[in-house]
Amino acid sequence: MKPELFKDYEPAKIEEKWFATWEQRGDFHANEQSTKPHYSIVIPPPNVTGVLHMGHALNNTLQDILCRWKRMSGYEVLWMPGTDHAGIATQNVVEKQLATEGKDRHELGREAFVERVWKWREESGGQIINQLKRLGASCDWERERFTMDEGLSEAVREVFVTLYEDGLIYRDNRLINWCPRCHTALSDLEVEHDDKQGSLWHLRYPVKDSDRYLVVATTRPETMLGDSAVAVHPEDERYSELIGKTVLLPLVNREIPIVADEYVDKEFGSGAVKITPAHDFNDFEIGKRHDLEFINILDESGFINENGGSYVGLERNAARAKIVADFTELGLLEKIDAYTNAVGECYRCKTIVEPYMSKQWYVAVKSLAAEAIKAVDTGETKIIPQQWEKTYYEWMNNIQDWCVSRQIWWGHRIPAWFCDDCGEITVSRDNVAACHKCNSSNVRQETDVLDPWFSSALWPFSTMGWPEKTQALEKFYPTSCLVTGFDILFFWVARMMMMGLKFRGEVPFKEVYIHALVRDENGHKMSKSKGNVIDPLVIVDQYGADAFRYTLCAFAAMGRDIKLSTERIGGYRNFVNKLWNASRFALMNLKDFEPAQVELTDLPLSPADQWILHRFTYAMEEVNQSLTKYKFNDAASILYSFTWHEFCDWYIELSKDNLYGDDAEARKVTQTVLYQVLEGLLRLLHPILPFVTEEIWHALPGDRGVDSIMQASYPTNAITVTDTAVVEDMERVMEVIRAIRNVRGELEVPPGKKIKVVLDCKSADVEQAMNVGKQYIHTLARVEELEVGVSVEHPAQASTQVAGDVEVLIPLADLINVAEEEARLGKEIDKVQKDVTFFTKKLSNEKFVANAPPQVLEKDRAKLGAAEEKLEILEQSLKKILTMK
RNA sequence: AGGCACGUAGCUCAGUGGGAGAGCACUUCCCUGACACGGAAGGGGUCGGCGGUUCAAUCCCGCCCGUGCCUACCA
Repeated sequence: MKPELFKDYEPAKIEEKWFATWEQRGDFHANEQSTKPHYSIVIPPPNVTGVLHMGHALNNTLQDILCRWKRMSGYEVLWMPGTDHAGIATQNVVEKQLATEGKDRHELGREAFVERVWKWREESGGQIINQLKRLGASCDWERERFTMDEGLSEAVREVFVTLYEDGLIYRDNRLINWCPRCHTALSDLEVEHDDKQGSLWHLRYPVKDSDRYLVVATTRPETMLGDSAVAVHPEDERYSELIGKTVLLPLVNREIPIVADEYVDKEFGSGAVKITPAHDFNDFEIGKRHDLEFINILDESGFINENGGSYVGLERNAARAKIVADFTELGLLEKIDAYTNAVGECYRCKTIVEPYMSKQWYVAVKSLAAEAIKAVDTGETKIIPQQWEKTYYEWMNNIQDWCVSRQIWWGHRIPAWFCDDCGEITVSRDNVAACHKCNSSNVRQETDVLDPWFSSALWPFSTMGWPEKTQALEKFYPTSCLVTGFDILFFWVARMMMMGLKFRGEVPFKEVYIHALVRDENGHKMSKSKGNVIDPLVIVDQYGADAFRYTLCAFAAMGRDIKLSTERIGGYRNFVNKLWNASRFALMNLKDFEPAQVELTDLPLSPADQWILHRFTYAMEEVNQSLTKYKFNDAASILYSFTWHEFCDWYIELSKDNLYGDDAEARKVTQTVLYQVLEGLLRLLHPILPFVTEEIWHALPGDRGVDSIMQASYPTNAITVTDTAVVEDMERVMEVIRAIRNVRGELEVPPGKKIKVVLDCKSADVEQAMNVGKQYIHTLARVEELEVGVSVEHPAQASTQVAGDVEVLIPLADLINVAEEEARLGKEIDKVQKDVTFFTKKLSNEKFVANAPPQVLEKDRAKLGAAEEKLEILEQSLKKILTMK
């Protein structure tokens, strides 16, 4: 029973139905025992706390297009879905929940809290998965993974222990980025720098045993409590005699040395710098060089600790205000300048981070990075577009050791046990009950968890069952492609490369396609806090998933920014509707048609049939090529213009005479071509428009042997061979039709009015072509009387247009306005005159004639000839017209 | 500060070493039996500025102006 297509395309009616069918039937399931070549993609796992935004929509639409295309192209496709546990973000969500109950996580205790997080995840986590399904994402949903799953956690532990055993994981006490709100260390990448309007305070530090002051400039006056030196440049003669002396640190009355260090810029401020080794990355280095004291003045929440003397207990901003006030009172504040500098913020909560001394776990990444660099160098992994390789190298070459420990509760707990007796650390795959050194049972596990990116780095193989040796790994690793935005090139792509190479000995993916980011009108990322988001699900409701997908596909090529306009989405909604209605037209005319296994070559194909088949072949080749090169926008635009401007605007119109006519055989042939082209077109469009193509495909007559269009093959061969000469003649006929329409339009001949047309052909061949296409001209140009010949007699008074080798004459008797014809000709002559001038000039340039390749010359000469001829005809015509006035 | 992009029709953006493209918007005409979410015909751009390479530059190179992003230890 074939479904009928209702009159207007209404996406909501079919999208839900088809997705449910596909999923229930297991159409997306990847079979690891398949003998087909594999194509695999792992999804960039969205945060389990996340809701679908434009970035996800774009990212996953592109992946889905690739997967559906490859699936139809004969590959066994695995698109591996899942979510990321997103340590801080998830912990924050549950902490907020607790807060509404008037509790905090410390009351619950770690175990209960983690349990609570799991409960949250069961109940409301991962809603983004269902949102992805609304877009039509053809992931193998049966395989959905979560980074905290048992298997993935085992992978994390295996990797951590191996890296530790290989000496690539170590602990160290150094300055890290600390979020005083999240109470955890952050990696360098997790700190966002944002220019902030601030002040530069100039403070006077009295030099001991002198009446001199040393003026130091700082953006963070509160850190002076932890100063342990003042530094000047060794060659700064202003201060040379002070080097080695001391200053008396105001407010705390600590005597600190004046040291010389090349780091100091003589030109900046006063040329003297306060040194706070425990609270500034540069000062930390200077402190080490000069063996200074490291005085930590803050606690984990950013309050002044007991080292801050009378300022103890003050929050860092309050401490700043008080210290500035106190300096002012003492007459030690020289001045305050307005100053802009980049302040580091926590990427999760936007709190200003503190450089903070603490003991953390690090991965030594240099050797891992070297392999990852090599893999891109040798082309084992290709980054597309290639310009991103530079960025990748840049970062990889300057990579710093990766701080992987986080002081939160939600995440993979580090498998290290401290011995309270001998102080030894035991790192182990299995839980530890006794110290491996002294065998004491007095051991306790590290409380820190790992950076979620640590588990994400394993995603391409951990999701396939590693460290077990699974068939999935065997079949689908390395993955074929990774599709992602450039914003996580460092966070994720680079780290997956390192881990994949280290633990699988093979790159995790053969190609990385980096797409644009969806930004707001100011070029910033869309974010809820800015209120500039467009909700993809609202778009899907309004325009349908297919139209939305088409829009994203067409936008995919745009450099780095995508500005979504709903107008444009509306345009593609219209496109889907156009396809829908063209299909309705076809179905109306295929009611008595049963597709049989006919070879089109056996049928008497009309010129229009050959033409559309030829154009189909072209579009098909272009689309396949575009997708191979990740040129999604090209694929979208080729299919758009083929569907609308060739299939609908021309072929359907050209087919009507046969479909409505009395010639049963001609009708049958046209039906066959109409059916085959539409059916092939639906397959070509399916990766971008999965829903509507499936619906129409099922409404088509006949049985195509598979349950879904997604199991049909993607067109890679011409439907049939076409005769180039016939196609070219058809295009000539179309040009003549356009010429007649042009005159009709410009002279405002009413569309309903039938006219007489004379075609004066340059040669018998052209005449033959016109005679073959006569009927098309009659119908599409609304011509009643058509005279065709070589050197035929011209009507006494006629409007003249030139279409290639055909002079198109329309007797003015039938028309109205001589003045309008004069104007039209004038306009046309101007255009052609420009061409003539252009090519005459070009071809009279001796250097051009001497140097240009012969083909170019030949082409230009032909163009000049044609233009001159056309000009001549039009001018003669104009002369005649003028005599009539 | 360095790096990477971008600046093309009113708007959003494709594109190429050989006479400038799309969608939307705009103008004129049409509710012709798939579609007014439609049809037909039009108008509109010294391809940011200035130089250079070339027979030929919107495209390659240099400089400048403007915009954006990323990285960076100027307190």
